[in-house]
Amino acid sequence: MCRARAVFSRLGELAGCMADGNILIVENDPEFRELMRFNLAQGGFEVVAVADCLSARARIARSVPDLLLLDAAPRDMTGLQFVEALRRDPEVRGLRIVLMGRMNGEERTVAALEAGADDYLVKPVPPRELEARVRAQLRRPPAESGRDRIGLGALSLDTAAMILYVGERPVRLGPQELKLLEFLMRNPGPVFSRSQLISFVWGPGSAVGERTVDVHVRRLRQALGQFDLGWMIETVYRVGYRMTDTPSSRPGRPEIKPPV
Amino acid sequence: MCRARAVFSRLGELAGCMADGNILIVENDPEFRELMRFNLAQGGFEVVAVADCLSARARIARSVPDLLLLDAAPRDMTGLQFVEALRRDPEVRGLRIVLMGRMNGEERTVAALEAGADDYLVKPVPPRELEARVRAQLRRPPAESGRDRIGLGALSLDTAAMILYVGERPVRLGPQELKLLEFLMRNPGPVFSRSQLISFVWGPGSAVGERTVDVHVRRLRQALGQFDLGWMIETVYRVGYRMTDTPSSRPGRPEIKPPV
DNA sequence: GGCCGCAATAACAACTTCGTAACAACTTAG
DNA sequence: CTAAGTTGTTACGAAGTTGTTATTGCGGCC
Repeated sequence: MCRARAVFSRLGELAGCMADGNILIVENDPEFRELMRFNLAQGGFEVVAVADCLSARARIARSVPDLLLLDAAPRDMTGLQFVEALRRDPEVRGLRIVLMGRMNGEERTVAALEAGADDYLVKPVPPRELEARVRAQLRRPPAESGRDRIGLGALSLDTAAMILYVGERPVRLGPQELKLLEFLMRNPGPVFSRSQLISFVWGPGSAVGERTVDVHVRRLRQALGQFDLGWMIETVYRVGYRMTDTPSSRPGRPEIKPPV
Repeated sequence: MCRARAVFSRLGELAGCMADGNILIVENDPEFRELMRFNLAQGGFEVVAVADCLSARARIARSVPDLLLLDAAPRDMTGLQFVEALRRDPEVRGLRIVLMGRMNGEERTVAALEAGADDYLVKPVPPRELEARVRAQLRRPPAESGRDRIGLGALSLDTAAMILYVGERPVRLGPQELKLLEFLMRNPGPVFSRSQLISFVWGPGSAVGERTVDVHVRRLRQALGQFDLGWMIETVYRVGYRMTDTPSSRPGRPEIKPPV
């Protein structure tokens, strides 16, 4: 499914039903607003433009865009406050936010980034640079607490309530195990080394031993094993672990043949 | 332990056992390099600084940092080429890269971002802004591990997941066998001698016997033979092995089937 | 057809890596 | 303040992988 999307996005917008990404623009000035909307739409994005943060909030509540392009000084609320409010809301915490301001200077930039914005641009932004920066943001996964519920196979993880459901049955897990499971469920497929998992789950630069991952994986498998789902976390010898929703056969070479 | 952690992080880096993240700086100018290294280390990061891309490449091969801070015009290679090279390598494709250049202007920025950089800054960068931008990058998960699949005939190798798909069936293989198969699938057609295969797959200067290749080829054929695909690795008498996606026209070729 | 040499196969041993259990330290709840 | 729960570490046994070697089978050449 993700692959199909990638193919489509490479082809550019196709019949308007598939775009490189959904962008919500918040810009007070009607002229700028229309200019940016047009340029980005031309670049293959699906763009919606509104004039103020309240309209943006309403629209986000209805459907979360892939990226929010926000004027730093819109009419009704200062952009920074809006960013902070969005970052507090677990529902949209993962949203990519690019702030734009008329003021240059270190102070503004630092304030914007520390408020939680992913990038800060000084207006006027050249159209091509704007598009390039938007694409750079969209290359990265939003992740990190996007939706409240992530599903994989029979598993359904409610990140807000910190509860894992297997079918309809709730399963209680420790916070750390939940974080590990959340990461794995958000990134099913690829293999992650122990150091990668430590970096992503425990935080970069964390000083925990690599065997700790083994133990937590065991605890997860133990919890999942109650429902015969322990196979969903696979061990890749000498590399690490991976999450999967389809069991893989292991036609290895442990065959026993009687001697001649 | 956790109390120790809190103390360490409050004190900043101490004995390098706990940091906000690992940063690798590539900067030609020794003065700038030391300045940035000091400022970021002061900010709680674990920083390593080198002068050129080759040193950086060697260090990344040893351990992948959380973020790469790259001078756009280092001595031995242009920064853009280095970024493109890193983005092509599936091993480090997810690495966060921030480019820095002395030149301002839309062209440079667009080129940097399109090459695959996550951000482009114009030097001199105020220390606080640099730290804020680095933190903004590190807030996002790197992920997006290169999920490229190499296809050949009915075979499809997911290098990120380290899984071979035969049709839709996932098949698990050992790391070494996977490396051999990956090399063969990437270079279908030509014949490779055993010493060549050892050099490419095991690494140059590896001291493994030539018969070892035979054994691994057998193990691959055995795994493929489950699906009657053992013929895809052909033996060329007195020369070596070659991969093919079309059955050989040579008569009298026996099918390899695994026991049981 | 017979000989020489190479490749295929099987079995093996050594090594590394992983799973498991017990334990200690810390945090949180009551 | 006590007790329960969670988390990270360590040690040991189990499992898997990998390279080598010995034996068998096949191919090519005279």
